[in-house]
Amino acid sequence: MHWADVAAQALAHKSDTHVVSTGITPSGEFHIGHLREILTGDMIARAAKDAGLTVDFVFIIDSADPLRKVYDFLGPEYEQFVGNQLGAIPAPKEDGNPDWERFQNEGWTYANHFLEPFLKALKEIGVRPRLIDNLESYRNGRFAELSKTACDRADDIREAIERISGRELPDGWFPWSPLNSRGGLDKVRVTGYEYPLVHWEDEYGATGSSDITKGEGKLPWRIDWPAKWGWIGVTCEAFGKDHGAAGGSYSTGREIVQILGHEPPHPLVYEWISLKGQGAMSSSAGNTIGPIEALRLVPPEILRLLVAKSKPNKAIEFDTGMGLVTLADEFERLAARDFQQELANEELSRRQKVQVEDAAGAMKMATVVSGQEVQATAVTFRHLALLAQTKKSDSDVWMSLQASGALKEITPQLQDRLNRMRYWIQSSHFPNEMRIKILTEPNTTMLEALDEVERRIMKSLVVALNACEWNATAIGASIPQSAKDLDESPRSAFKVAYAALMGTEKGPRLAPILAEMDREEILRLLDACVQVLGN
RNA sequence: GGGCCUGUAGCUCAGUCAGGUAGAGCGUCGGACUUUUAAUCCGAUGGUCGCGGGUUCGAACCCCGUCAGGCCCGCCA
Repeated sequence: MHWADVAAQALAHKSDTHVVSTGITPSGEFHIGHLREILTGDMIARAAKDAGLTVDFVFIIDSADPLRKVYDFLGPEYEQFVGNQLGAIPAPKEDGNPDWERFQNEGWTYANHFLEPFLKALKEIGVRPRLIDNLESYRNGRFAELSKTACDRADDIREAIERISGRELPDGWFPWSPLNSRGGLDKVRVTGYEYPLVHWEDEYGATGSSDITKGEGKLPWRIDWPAKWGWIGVTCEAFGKDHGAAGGSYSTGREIVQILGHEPPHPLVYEWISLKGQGAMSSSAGNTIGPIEALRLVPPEILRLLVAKSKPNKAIEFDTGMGLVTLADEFERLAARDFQQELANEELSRRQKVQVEDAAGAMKMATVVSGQEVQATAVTFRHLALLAQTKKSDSDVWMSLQASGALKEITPQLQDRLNRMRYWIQSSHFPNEMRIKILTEPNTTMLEALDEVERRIMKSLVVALNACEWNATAIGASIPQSAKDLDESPRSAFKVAYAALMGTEKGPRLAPILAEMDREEILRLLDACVQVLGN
């Protein structure tokens, strides 16, 4: 059974209606790591719906969280906002400094700025959660009741956190962080509590009272999370392994939520996604790839497959080079399979059956529109990469595919894939080993490995190419002819040509590539090859 | 110090919850095709299941220990 179905089954044992929740702090640019958070939730929700449950899938935007520091991508003017809530400060402009104008005129915040492209990507990927803005929820009094309970039972909560996390809370600790005189959550001390007011004084010498029913502050993180479970009624949440450790925020949360009078949600801990060869992704290290950027390279189904095929507790390495080719080709293979038919085979062992079921489950989760069949395009990524490099115009690509019988009609899906492929080829992510390259200097090693016959063909080939017209058809005829002239198989002519021009044993169709190249340069290279052999 | 996750074929992983003859894909090798789309098709190859003990008729799976890698325990998914 697919992991999402296993989770759905666990939920079904508890109740018929569920709220599956996800949440992200919009503190900087989103990356594909964040996609795992939301896709994991989406897949559980989808599986639960398929199992006949009523499911509300929500995405909580943690806009009430404070800006922790002036990140590298922010200008120095952000110093004044450290400690202030992300949904209450201006967004950065191109130069990294605050865009006051949009903030004042449209209320365009820091949180909005980073969230918007992510939401756009989600739409494309087929994830449609109900959005809950956390800061707004505080301001609208959604947290009021639970905040009161938290403040009333401050000692119980304090005890729970200290016991479970094993760390000691400071003396003035209180389960409510009031906003100080400058709108920040730091540099402020609670001096008293009389519902609904929490009295405070800050390091700027100001004092005041924060109304906990109006969002004039927020619950500290370890209480904020269980409080959300409470008022939203969350019954299932997937979260990163950082929250899942013993003594981490889930283990304190599950106890705190009970103090607040609710049940903890069904947890699902997932591993992180790293960028191949660069460790965990982090915005400050700059080794991120955003969902938008990823979508320019591959279609959404393939991105979904990446998350769907790995069990949540497996770390995923996202590789924008060869790994992407493998992943995309795997997608094509899976799409072409008939799982129903495979499962009908009685001879399958239990083990093999599980594998087929998991593959089928992963593909079900990979579709952008739930329930829709994925169609195989019949063209592998690898193949398309070749064609996209050798054919300048799209229609040439389609003609070539139709000529070989691989393709009957050009679907919008294929056109879309070709567009992304062309973008990928231009980008720095495209792997070198996939890049078609004609040598500029002879590859001596390859040439010296040629035998007597092949050396003769080499000379014949040079003569033939010198004589022929410089277009794909003529070149395509000349290469094999150069071998036929010597009563050798056409194949050996290609072997020689690859050795001379690309330094490889085999390769992509040569004629169209050569036709696109400068004739003189190719001829010069071939002459140089003959020179090498002459010695 | 406490805890979590991972370790199975060259690579990526399934199988561990409910113990019953080691599984898939990729790769590699071989063959078919031969004016070749690094294509396609067919076939083969491949593992002391990290290591050591224990329980059992039987252990990749359960228990104990141990090694290695990653991570968490001051709000990075």
